[in-house]
Amino acid sequence: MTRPVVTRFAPSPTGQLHIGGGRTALFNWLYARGRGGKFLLRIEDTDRERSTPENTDAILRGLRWLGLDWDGEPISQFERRDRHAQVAHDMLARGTAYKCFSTPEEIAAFRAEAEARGSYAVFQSPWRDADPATHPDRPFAIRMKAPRSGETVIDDAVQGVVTFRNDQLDDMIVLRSDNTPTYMLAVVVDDHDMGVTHVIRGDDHLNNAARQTMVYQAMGWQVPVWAHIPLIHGPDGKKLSKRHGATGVFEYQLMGYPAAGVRNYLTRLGWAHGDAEIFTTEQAMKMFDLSGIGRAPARLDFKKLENICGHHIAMMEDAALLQELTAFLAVSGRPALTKAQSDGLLRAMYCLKERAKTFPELLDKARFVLESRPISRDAAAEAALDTVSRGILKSLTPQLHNATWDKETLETILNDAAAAAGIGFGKLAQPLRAALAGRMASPSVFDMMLVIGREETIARLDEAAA
RNA sequence: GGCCCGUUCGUCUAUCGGUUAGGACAUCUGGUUUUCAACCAGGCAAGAGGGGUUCGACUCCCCUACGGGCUGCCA
Repeated sequence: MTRPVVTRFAPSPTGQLHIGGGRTALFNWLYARGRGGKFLLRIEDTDRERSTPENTDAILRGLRWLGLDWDGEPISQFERRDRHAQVAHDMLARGTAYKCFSTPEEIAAFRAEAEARGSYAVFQSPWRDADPATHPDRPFAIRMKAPRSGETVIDDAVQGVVTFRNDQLDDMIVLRSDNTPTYMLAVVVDDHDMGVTHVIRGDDHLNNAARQTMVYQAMGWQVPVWAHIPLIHGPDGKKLSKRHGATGVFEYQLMGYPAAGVRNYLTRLGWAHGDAEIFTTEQAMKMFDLSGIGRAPARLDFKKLENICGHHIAMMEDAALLQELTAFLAVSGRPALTKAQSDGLLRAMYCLKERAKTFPELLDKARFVLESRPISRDAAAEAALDTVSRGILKSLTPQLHNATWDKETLETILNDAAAAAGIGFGKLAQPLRAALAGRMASPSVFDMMLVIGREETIARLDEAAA
């Protein structure tokens, strides 16, 4: 009963990594990693029409960006089709499946007729108990011989005990007439072969779990622990769609959210552990459990995402921040930093990371250290540099030439200068900020002066005063 | 149509029969301040509706409403 935990994430490569899929992967990853278990990846690429290698790559990139690593190589479901077919034939041999010679046309006709009558009975193949001697010589599908009475019970770690009446479930096809496996069969076989102990997936699969349980039972395999988590909805409470904007993990990366923040936010979306809100991944792994997962769909809230990301940027090590920022620059198609710029950024990081929630915001506040003279100024900065202000700046530089370059001394000098000019410090800080940063939102003027140094400070003041 | 799941402040959620229903984000007010961000203090704000069970229900059961999922030789 205490098997080592094995979880998996099994995306279809029919598009990029969806934010909901990212969260499903995250939950699986947290659960496994928090228990010293394994987290596996399986690409459900049996739909040859819609699956592409590009999509697979995009999904792997998305997972890597989220910081989710997997054990071993990703498994291709398509490549395991022979094994799936073999299991279907095993079921045939065991008598838990049968050959069905009904054609898709016949089945469609049955459904159409049933619908016309206003009834919605499940299709019951006439071949279920047919004498093999009567089998025609034509292609057949293999159907599972599902129990027709009794019930199938799912003991779900999130949804609780869910009971299905067996007479509601039809004999699903496990192997198509072209010998390709259906999803219902493939998942079970793969999960079993991969040793998956806990299936954590979207609750759109809850109904499927009943039929899949039947396959496990038909093969005499141990049924995994199910955990069906609710889907993520858009801010308006509707199912997430393109119309909501950011549906892909990649888009979050492009918007400049730090991965640790997105991970934290996603972990909290639909899962809670008391009042825990801001936590590291290590803490999340320790706290995460299936019982903390909610049963109602959660809505995306960008305000909260931003808030959490702000905390994480502030918590991150300067070097790690620079590294992730550099990666952000690359994927978002922005110019890379020069050596001088990243050095400057590193020196300024202490006063930048406390005031940014996203990388674009951090970059914006970092312009004073990223730019070199002449400093470009926006309209507000230009307005702050009126004649009087220029005069004050000009009178400041001689004192700066001889000052000890530390915060205390600079504070004294600037405060005295403001007093001498008969203005409050705020009035002095404005033109200073305009001169040093070229914009009115920046770190403290003292921090900026310390970071860029005496020479550069004086040069910028001269430039602004001219 | 049938089956299944869900419903606590605007949002994410805590509560696992007894609480002034707690926290976080957002929002509002005041404070601090050198802009931005932040920070401090405080305010507003919730158990979908109706029946039960119980001394007592957000919590257990039933019904209704609303939302979602499944009902494929898609995954």
